[in-house]
Amino acid sequence: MRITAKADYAVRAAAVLAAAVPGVPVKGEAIATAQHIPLNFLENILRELRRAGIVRTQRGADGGYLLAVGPETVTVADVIRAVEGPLAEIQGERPEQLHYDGAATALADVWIALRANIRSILENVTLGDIARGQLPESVQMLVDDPDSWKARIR
Amino acid sequence: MRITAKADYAVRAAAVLAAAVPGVPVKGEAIATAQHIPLNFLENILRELRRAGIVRTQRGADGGYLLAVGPETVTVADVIRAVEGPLAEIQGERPEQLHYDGAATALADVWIALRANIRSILENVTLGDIARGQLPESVQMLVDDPDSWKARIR
DNA sequence: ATGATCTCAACAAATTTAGTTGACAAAGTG
DNA sequence: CACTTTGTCAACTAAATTTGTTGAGATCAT
Ligand code: FES
Ligand code: FES
Repeated sequence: MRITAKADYAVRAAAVLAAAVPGVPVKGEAIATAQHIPLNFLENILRELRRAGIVRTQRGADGGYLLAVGPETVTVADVIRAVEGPLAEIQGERPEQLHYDGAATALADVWIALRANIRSILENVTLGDIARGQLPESVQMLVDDPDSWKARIR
Repeated sequence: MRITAKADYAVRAAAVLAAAVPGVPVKGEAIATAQHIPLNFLENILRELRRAGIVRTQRGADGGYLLAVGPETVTVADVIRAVEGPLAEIQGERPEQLHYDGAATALADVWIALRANIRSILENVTLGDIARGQLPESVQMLVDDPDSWKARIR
């Protein structure tokens, strides 16, 4: 259950673009220094975001990277899925297509619920939210009181 | 964001022990064949669970593995943390101790909320729940309606 | 044309994952 | 006691993934 450097870099770079003045390209090097990301690695990542339709690019002098769409329409989940695969995998497979037997049968449902809860965060936060520094209320509540779930219902 | 084979195996093995008749050791080979886990790898894992105090062992003929504590007192999170480190890491660090700048400042809170939501599943499901095949109501609701979060509150 | 910038394929070091091997220790059985 | 069964442990390894780097080229504005 770890977020890789690549995914973290991707979201940070996308947040920089979301915060930039619209229509003006941001240079790769500007993003790299602002977020302390190795430039070459960052360019690999930005190219993948471009292929996914999240970023668009402008070559030549005064070139750089821009968001291809509105900051409020791109979620963190979109960015992560563009550079890694699906959000939540078990042994490299999607939760649905693994099969559990005997005492572990119910484990499949645990992984499905886990993925649903991961998505409830990552698909609910947009690049605009991060750039503005204001997260959705349902997410901010979890930050303010991370132990709220401790009331166990059965 | 992936669950490794090791973590998956660990929970499955622990679920088998939770389902076994209390006080009677289960042989490593029995767990391995029941859950299709390579025996040697499984033994590595069970030894880590023993060091974590989740499992206890009995050597010799009629030996095997037993839960060291009640199935209802061990959560999936406990098992995963015993064989991997912390539940949620960003670039190998805990969400608190990473520093974000500029447009990405709010990203730290996103990771914190993400971890809180991961814990709300994994710390709420016990080995007993899995062995009995009955998950807590709050978890089961997510399985039945994985898209319930789609109502976005801001 | 020229210099700045993105594009892409290929390479590679470090780390993690997913095991395997083999010698050994303890517990029971005859 | 000898012997078999079973867990213990350290060391080793192969493959995949992560985290980059290198260098040659394509494209754009001026
Ligand atoms: S075939 Fe289902 S776990 Fe073995
Ligand atoms: S289907 Fe394969 S072990 Fe059950």
